[in-house]
Order: sequence, then structure tokens, then C-alpha cells
Amino acid sequence: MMYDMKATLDTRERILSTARELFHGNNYADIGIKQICDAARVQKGSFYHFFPSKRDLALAVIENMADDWAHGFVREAFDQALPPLERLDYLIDAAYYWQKAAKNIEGRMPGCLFGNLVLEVSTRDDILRAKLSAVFDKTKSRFQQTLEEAVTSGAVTPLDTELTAEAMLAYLEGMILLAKSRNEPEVIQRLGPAIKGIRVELKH
Amino acid sequence: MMYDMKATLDTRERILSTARELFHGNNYADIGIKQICDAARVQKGSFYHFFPSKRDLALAVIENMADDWAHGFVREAFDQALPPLERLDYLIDAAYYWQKAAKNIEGRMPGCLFGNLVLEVSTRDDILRAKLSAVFDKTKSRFQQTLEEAVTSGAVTPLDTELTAEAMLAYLEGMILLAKSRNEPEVIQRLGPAIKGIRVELKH
DNA sequence: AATTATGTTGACCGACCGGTCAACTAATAC
DNA sequence: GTATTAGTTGACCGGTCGGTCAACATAATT
Repeated sequence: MMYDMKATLDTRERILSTARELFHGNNYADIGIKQICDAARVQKGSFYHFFPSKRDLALAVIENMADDWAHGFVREAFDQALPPLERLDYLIDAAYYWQKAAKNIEGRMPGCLFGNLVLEVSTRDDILRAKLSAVFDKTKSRFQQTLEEAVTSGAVTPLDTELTAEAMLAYLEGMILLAKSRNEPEVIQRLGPAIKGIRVELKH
Repeated sequence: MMYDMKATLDTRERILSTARELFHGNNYADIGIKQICDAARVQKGSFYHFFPSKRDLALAVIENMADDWAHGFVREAFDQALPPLERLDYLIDAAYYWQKAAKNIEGRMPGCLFGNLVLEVSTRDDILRAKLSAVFDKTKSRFQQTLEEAVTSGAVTPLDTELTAEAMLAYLEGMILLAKSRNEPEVIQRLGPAIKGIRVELKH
């Protein structure tokens, strides 16, 4: 069970990370299981030993990326000692540099994996849609925490933190979409700073 | 040439409008030419008489929809006598009701055809990407005009109209994306009003 | 040593994909 | 009335898709 375990994790993880790369840089439908298997040096039968279907693979990829995201620069952006609003700048910067780096390597901006998937699959696969929606919800909560701190510390006048958080997330995704349509990560850099000005007032 | 012309336009237009519906409600890759032909009561050979390839059909569909959009409620929203900023409310409202109507019929929110296509195809088809980018550019100009009027009339303090227009467009697309991820058009209604508060300051 | 569970191999499946094509019909031009 | 062009038909192509499966290898369990 020990050597076995290692090999198992290796194979499964190799499929997962390969699929993640391919799904992020291309669109979901264009990436075939055969292609993933070849790139991961795995046979088709082995693939279906670990993942019952392509959708299950997608679910695992989304979870995997959301985890990395949560423990990676989103954590850095939100947990550090920076004043709340400056964390937003940090986040925008990180998004910009990530897209730029990817473009330098591949020649094209991949955009946001979650955003890409949502628009591609959510009209035909409600399970994937729900999963992606949950990822957005979690990200929204991070924004909301930050906003609440900003209000508490007086850096910002009181506002509807939940809706404002949602609006900021929408703006972030929209910027990335627009940047992808031009294949210019710089769009994120240009439009990013305005995220701090987004407000949804408390209803009274 | 007269009867002929009519039949020709009929067939071509039938393909176009059918494809438009199918592309908007589903994703691009999932809709086959066979399916379009069946729905439009046209044979495959006829299809390829009018459109050299699926991509050319997509280009025509994008153009067609962009025209309707420009002459439809975007025109209403931007050309009427409303105070500039209220036109934005009108636009948001229209987007919301459109999505809601579509959801009531199909059970799912289709989202924005242009946004959907951008995220799906722009990493593999640069021609479609460029076309969609041009559509966004035109829409941006409409926002910009409105903002310039708003500044001139004093409804808004001076700002960078071009970047602010771009930011508003990004926000609009982002809202629709988020709404689609939840399959809830109401997201647009909730977040929409904040569009008026988006600002990118003039650099000095 | 025998059994069982885990993982691997690659040929195979029916369905569907975008696109081609030769034959045919019908309307226009001369 | 004949030649030309525009439009239509539907069978057909090679290729790829997600997914299946029986046979096999390996390692843990008893």
C-alpha cells in the first residue's frame, strides 16, 4: 500500500495538474481526454480508473485550483498586514502579472479559469455551474471580510459590504474578460485601480 | 434574380437567425452545423453555399447581433433625452429583463453572446477574438459619449471618460458573468446601480 | 502460497464533428 | 432556346469525441 500509494498519487496528480494547465490555457471542450492522457503519460484506462468522467475531472480541477488560489496569493493579499484597501491593489497586481507571464509563455492571455468555465459550461451542466458558483461565493467572502475591516478601521465610510464585495468580484472578472478579448493583460493594469472606488450603499 | 433573391435571403437569413439563437443559448462548440441546418430547415450543402465555414457563420452572427444591439435598446438607451447617467440605469434594466425573459423561456440564463464567445474561442481563434474585441470597442465608445455629455452638463465631475467607459463595460460583463454562474438574473438588478459610481480619474 | 484489491494497458465502440462533392433544379441572361 | 449562374440535395469523408472493457501486472492481506 505504500509504494502503491505513491504511484497512485503520482498518476492521479499528474492527470490533475496536466488537465489544469490544459483547461486553463484552452477551452474545456477542445481538450480531449486522449490529449490529457498523452501529456500526462497515462493510458486512457488508467484515467478512467481515477475519474469516472470528464466532468468529474473538471470538478477536481476546479477544486484544486480554488485551493491553490485560496492558499496562494489570495491568502497573501488578504491575510497580510496591509491596510484593507491596499490589499485590493495587491490582488490586481498579482492578477496582472500572472496573466502577463502566461501570455509571454503561450502568446495568449488565458484569462480566469473559473470565468472561462462558467461561460462555457453553465448552460449545459448544472453541476459544474453550481461548483463554480460556490468558488465565486468563497472569493466574495474574502472581499467582504476586507471591506468590513476597512469600514471598521474607518478607511471607508459604511456601505453594504456584501453587495460591494460581489460588485468588486464582478468587476475583476469583467476586466479579465475584456483584457482577454484584446489579448492585452495591460487592460487589467489600467482598469484595476478603479476597483477601490466601487460602492454599493446600504439601503435605508 | 427577383424571386431568386427572395429565396436566397430567406435561406441565408433563416440560417443566420437560427444560429444566433442557438449560439446565444448554448455554447459555440456544442452547436453543430447539422443541428443549425435541421432547425433552419436547410440542407448542409446549402449552408456551405452561403457560409464558407463555421467561423464565417460566427462572424456573421456576431455582426448581426451587434447591429441589432446598436440599433435596438442600446440606441434607445443612449440616444434618448434622458439625463446621461440615467441612461445607464435604463441599460442595466434592459439587460436584466432580457436575461430574465430568456430564463423564463429556456430555464437558464444565456448571458451575453459576446462575452460567452470571447471566453470560449479567443484562445484558439484570433480572428473571432479580434471581431469580438471590435464589438466591445464600439460599445465602449457609446459609454464614453454618454460620460462626456455627463461631464459637459456638470452631472459628473471631470474624469477619464475613455477609461471609465471601459471600466463600466467591464463591470457590465462581469455582472452578467456572475449572474450566469448563479443562473440568477437578479444579480444584475442588485449590482447594476453601482455602475454609475465607477470612476477612473484623469491622470495629472 | 493463495486470494483479493489496486492500478495499467490499449484495442475498441457508436456517435458525432466540420467539411466536400457530384448530381440536380430552377431562374436569369443573351 | 440555349448557355450560364445561383441555389439545393444528401450521401459521403477522415478524424475525433467520451467512454468501455477484458486481459494483465503488481502489491497488500490472509
